[in-house]
Amino acid sequence: MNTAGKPGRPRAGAERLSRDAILAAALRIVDDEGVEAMTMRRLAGTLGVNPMSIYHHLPNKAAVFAGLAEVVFAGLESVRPQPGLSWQDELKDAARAYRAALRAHPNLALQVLSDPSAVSDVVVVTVEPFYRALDRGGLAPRAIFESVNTIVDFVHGFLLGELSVRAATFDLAPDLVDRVEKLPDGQAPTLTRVVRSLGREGLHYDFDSGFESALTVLVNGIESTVR
Amino acid sequence: MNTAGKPGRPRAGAERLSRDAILAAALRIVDDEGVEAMTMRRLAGTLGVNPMSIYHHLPNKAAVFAGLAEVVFAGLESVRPQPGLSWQDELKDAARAYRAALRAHPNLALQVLSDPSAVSDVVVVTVEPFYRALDRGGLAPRAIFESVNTIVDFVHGFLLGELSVRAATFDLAPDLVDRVEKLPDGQAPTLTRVVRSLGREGLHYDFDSGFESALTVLVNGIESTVR
DNA sequence: AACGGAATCGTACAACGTATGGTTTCAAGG
DNA sequence: CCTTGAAACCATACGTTGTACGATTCCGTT
Repeated sequence: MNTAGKPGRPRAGAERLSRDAILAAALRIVDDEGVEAMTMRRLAGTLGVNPMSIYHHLPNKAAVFAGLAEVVFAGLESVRPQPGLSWQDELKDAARAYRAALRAHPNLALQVLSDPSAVSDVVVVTVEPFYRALDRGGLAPRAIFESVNTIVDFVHGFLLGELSVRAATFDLAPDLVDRVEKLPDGQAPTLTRVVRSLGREGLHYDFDSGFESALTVLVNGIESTVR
Repeated sequence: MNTAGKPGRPRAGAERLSRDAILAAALRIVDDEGVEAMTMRRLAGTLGVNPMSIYHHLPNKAAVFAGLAEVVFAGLESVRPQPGLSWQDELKDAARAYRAALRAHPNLALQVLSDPSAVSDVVVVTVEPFYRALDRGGLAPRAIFESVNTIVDFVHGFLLGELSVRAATFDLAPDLVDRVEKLPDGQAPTLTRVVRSLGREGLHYDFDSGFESALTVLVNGIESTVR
């Protein structure tokens, strides 16, 4: 029927909607205000468009996030291994680049990590640098496969903690101290003793150095399985 | 005003609502049908109660999930370290118990991992076994702290992959092979070569053995930082 | 010039979390 | 026993969400 005004197709010629334009706007919303702010109505609003118009370019909201997932990993494609590095350092660099790529869009990364079903086929190439480094290290195929799983899983878990804490804007160290002090006596004796011996300053935690020391542990562990 | 029937308080004496009963019902819904099925209306429905009645026992939906988070970790409290184990094996056991506790409620675990803000103060005690094992290993407090972070982060990442894959019901190995074969030539040469050399059978992946081999890598890595 | 498909919009629906405020029951005090 | 106030429960309602449906208009092709 269409009793009211003129619905039709107002955005004449010049500026039509496109999948890329939609994803760009969606990414901006997610980066600026978080995933829960990214509603179809809000997205359409920033595009100056009716909510339903989006569905002509993307089938549903999940597809929007799936499209964004590609963007997160896109930054990894251009990374090339530094020449002259040991395979161990090349492996560490791969992990650093992987972490950096996901940290570029923290809100989105958290979403992607929590719901990997959105990850498209293209994304598997992001593990190539890991395979390359370990292949240079002379590991057997099976060992390469498992080592990559181990280190990638670690990075995922690390990012989960890192990004959640950032999102919640609370600091790890004082938080941990306070929580431990609140515990009933004898609940966690070793934890209590270790945390106390470190003190509030000694516990000061830096995600960057935490990541580095974990990398060292992992690479040493992988090395030890070769020998 | 209350124009319609008799609202009041029908559930006479015998069976009143309680926080525990609500959480038990919520856990069943999450376990059976996933987190997105756990709506306040659905929860009230299974309890034979008006949705708003729940709010008398729990302030909001987030509090329901926070309450459930405690349940996930509750299974860990009773775990006692086996006597006669090396500190390395004790550490592995701690990781195994941690993984097992979260796997007991996969849907809920995925939710908790993705949104750790729901985790209450009580949960910090769950890392005590890790601290205990590493303390026995003679590590310095700072090294204990960082090693625990490393191993716990790994387990989180591992669970993320394990539980998401299970939720999506697709098998890792054939999926990976197919994805790799679909890649444009030269996109990921090492990955392609390694995956091909393993073949579809050699790639058969078992989460249990994958977890074990990762644990070996991690423990070896931690050991190597001590020496 | 006419036509057909693609893009857009207006409206509408079911489901969600929960604020508000009414009604009933129970436990305790007189 | 009766009264009373708090606690538990319910009905209604509001705003917001994703998106199905159908009508409308534009544009490239014939």
